[in-house]
Amino acid sequence: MSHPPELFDIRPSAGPPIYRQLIDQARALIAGGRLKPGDYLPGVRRVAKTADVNPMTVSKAYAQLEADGVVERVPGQGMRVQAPKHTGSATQRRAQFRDAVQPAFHHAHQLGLSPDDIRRVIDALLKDYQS
Amino acid sequence: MSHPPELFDIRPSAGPPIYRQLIDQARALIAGGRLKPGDYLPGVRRVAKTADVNPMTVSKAYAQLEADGVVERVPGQGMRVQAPKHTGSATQRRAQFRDAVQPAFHHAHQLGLSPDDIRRVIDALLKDYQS
DNA sequence: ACAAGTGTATTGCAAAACCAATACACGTGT
DNA sequence: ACACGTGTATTGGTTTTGCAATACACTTGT
Repeated sequence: MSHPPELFDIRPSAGPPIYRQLIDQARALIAGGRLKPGDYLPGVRRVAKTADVNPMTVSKAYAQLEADGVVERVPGQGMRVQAPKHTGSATQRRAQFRDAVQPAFHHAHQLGLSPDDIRRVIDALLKDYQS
Repeated sequence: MSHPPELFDIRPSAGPPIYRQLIDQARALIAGGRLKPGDYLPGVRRVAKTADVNPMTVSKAYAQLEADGVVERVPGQGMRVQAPKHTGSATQRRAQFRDAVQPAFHHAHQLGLSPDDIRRVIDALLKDYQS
């Protein structure tokens, strides 16, 4: 009987608050393909037990993920990973992405990075990008 | 006598805390070239007066900017904008930039953008990128 | 020396963030 | 009906954050 390795690795008061660690790790697991649409997040009590935190804390994190459209609440079942929404036109979605990267470019400017430097980093990231 | 238009536009308790608005706006002004290295930030009391906040709140923001190496304290004069430090190796600075863009890529994934979509946005941003 | 200009250490306090204990509502399966 | 599985509303308390009032140290110019 091999328990699946615990999905979450929570370190209470190691910098980010617990609920934020849960949210970030869940998003990372989904983005990384470790959790696919249709899969379920581990139940709140299970996470609470293994990570030694309060079920409510986990619930709050799950509720936030639901509000963000990352996950869907299925009564009596649990929290199911949503398929990406793809809402809005392609142009709108690109605009949304542009707004998300913009600050990083300011940062790059401060760092004195050249356009080529930027391209190099972007290309490296795109290599690991599973669409 | 034309007062220069107030640099900061502060909205107390409109989302981000005051000190964070100050920090972000100062960085944006510098990144945008509105403030150049050698220029001085407006004095703490001046900002406090026009933005109707406490001088200490401004000072805290300024102290943070100094700790980040964005600005330099000149005794008796004020806070002078630093020339970009370009500290660390090129590799380290690229790594720093990578960490800054990483979240945006997660976002892109959620949006269902293709690598080509991403490239398109990046290329557009690079066009306006003055190094 | 003095006045006027910098930024700031200290302290106190109010608000918000964070989390946990309890009790609960609801759905599923027997 | 009952037992067991979901997630959650409510409440209360502890900790952290955000901000301001005061008093202070220091530099410049007269």
